[in-house]
Amino acid sequence: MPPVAPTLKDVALMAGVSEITVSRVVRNKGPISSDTRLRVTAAIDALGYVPNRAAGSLASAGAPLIGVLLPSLSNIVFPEVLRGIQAALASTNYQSLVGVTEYDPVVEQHIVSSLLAWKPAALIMTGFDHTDATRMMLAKHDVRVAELMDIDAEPIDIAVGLSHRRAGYDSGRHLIQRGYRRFGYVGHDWDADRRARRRYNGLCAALAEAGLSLTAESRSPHASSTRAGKETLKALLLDAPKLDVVVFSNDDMAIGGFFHCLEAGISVKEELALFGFNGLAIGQDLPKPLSTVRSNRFLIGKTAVERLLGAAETSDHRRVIDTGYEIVEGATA
Amino acid sequence: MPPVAPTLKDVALMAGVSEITVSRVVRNKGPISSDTRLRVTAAIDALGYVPNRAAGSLASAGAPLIGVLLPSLSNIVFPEVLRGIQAALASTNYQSLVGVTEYDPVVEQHIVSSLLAWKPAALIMTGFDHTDATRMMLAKHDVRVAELMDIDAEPIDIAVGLSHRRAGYDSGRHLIQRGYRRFGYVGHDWDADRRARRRYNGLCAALAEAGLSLTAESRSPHASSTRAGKETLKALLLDAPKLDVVVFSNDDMAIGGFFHCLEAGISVKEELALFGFNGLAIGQDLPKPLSTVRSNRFLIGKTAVERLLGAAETSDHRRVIDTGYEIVEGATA
DNA sequence: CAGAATAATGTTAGCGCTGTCATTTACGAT
DNA sequence: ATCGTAAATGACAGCGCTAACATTATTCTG
Repeated sequence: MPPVAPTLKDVALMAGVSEITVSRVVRNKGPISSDTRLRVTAAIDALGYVPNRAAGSLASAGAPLIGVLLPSLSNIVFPEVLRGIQAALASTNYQSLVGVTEYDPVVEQHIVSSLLAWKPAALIMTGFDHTDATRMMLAKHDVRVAELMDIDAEPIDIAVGLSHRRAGYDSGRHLIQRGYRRFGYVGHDWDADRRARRRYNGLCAALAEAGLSLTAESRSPHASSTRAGKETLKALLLDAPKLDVVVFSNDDMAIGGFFHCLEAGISVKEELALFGFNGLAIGQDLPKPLSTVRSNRFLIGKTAVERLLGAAETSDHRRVIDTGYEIVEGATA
Repeated sequence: MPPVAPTLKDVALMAGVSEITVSRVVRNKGPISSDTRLRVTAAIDALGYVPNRAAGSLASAGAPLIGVLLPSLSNIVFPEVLRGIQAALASTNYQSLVGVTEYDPVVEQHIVSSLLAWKPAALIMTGFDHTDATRMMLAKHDVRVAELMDIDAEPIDIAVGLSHRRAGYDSGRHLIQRGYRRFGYVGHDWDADRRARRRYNGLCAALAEAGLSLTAESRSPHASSTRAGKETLKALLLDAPKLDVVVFSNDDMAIGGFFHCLEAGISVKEELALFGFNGLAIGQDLPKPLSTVRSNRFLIGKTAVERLLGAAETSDHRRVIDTGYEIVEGATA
């Protein structure tokens, strides 16, 4: 059997109706008598007809696609956002075209350009850091745009996420309130991850407000990882004065820090408190649940899709959607 | 400015050539004088022309797309495979359409059907577990298919991965050789994750061969997670006779087991050895690096794409590509 | 410099579908 | 019966691009 896919015409012929009628049945659009609908669906099943979406998009100018640009897949955070996106997409007939930018705005620009070639209904991006060319393309092509994770700047279209500055600030307030005074900071490459820097700034602001400042800090030049957290904390403690608490740029780093303490025989919280960011599941399964801030990654992805696709339905037309965060008390700070 | 995207015609008009010539320049196909090429590219830049891929696919029957079906995004393993896929795709002009099956063959079937509507060049799926309807669709539409992770069955087209049965078997042999005799097993839901079961079977075969058998085993009904590993090991140790070593269904579970030992004051390896599967980065950063088997997830994804797209180039036409695995000695077994 | 090859460009005809605007049919209300 | 309205269906053009086949310049060969 030469695999030649049946088209609308074949179905129409078999059902004894016109092509447009089949098209209407398929798309569930316009009035169709239950009799014809039955005959058409029977023909569709018999032939194993699958509509050609390229043709459909061409004819109707716009594809049931959402372009998704993620900065990285190495960290579980972005797959979780993607999971939220997929979950929301599952009940629609939209599909996701996924690209990975590796935190590089120029790579992002190339991906945006090739995604736009499909005339997607919307693009989901991360952060506010785009090249001018990217912004221009986005303006020209009439496409919805969601910028995820962060809400600390003015979005192109909509932003869904949390204020990292405030999260950092609140982390600081929280720890100060709990009596910590001698703060250390362990971070990772923040040229790539701008949000980590925003949290850092918020933290410093909270400290300053209380007449405090970081006693010691160290930043790994690499991406965040357990390894980097472990080694950077080790380095920090080598030549640092005594600290009460170390704030990490995220949970991965903090978990690494926790492991270092285990190895070095440092009693976590009693001797040195640890604080992370993200609220990853694994952090809560450590022998002492990690004290951290829960960012709602799944919710961010899910909300973005709902906002992008359901715009008309809701009366809520905010351009900035705050998915919030919660401080997770844990047992490490 | 009403955002009306320029088409081939606009570019052709501006450059003073025919549409097909512009098309040839864009696709870098056929002979073009350097003079026209220059004029055309200038016009393209000036107009900000972006080719409409829906039209292209329609005209040429087939889109530069790869459909990717992943069972889950909750576990870092599949994002890592996706990372490999994206890495290989980056140097091509193919893009990935991603869907998540949640380990359900019926969901998979729906996704396959909607992916095929785009006439992708290839589909990347996980495992060999598909509905009859899925197999039929795949046979009808002439599309390359890669089944990833596992090579323990006959693929539809090509399979890329490792023998989980052998990996389980070798784990058993390895541990027996190191003197372990009283084996425990801690697993997760293997109705969904068939590969975990294959490893289990391999392990049992190795034990049987040595005249041994599992002394105790316990399986969580849930998906694998640190939490599940922790709790299931705890449960296992409650009513089990004394064990030398516990083999976990994967690293997530094993790391949970490690945490349980920390909490319960069980000295890992001296009192109870632990063994995982996957070789996740975080496992190697534990205070004692986890003894495990490294599956090469990134390589699997990357290889699959290379094989699917580069078929003609290489003389290597194996249908089953073994990306292998390595036992990671670690310090927990 | 004829004749053949090759390079460079163009013409034509769709790909499979949907938007738009008819047209036909069914069914009450008058 | 007669009209009006709504329900159901259809004809046709065209979305933007490319395969396949011309056609026209250019270069090479002996």
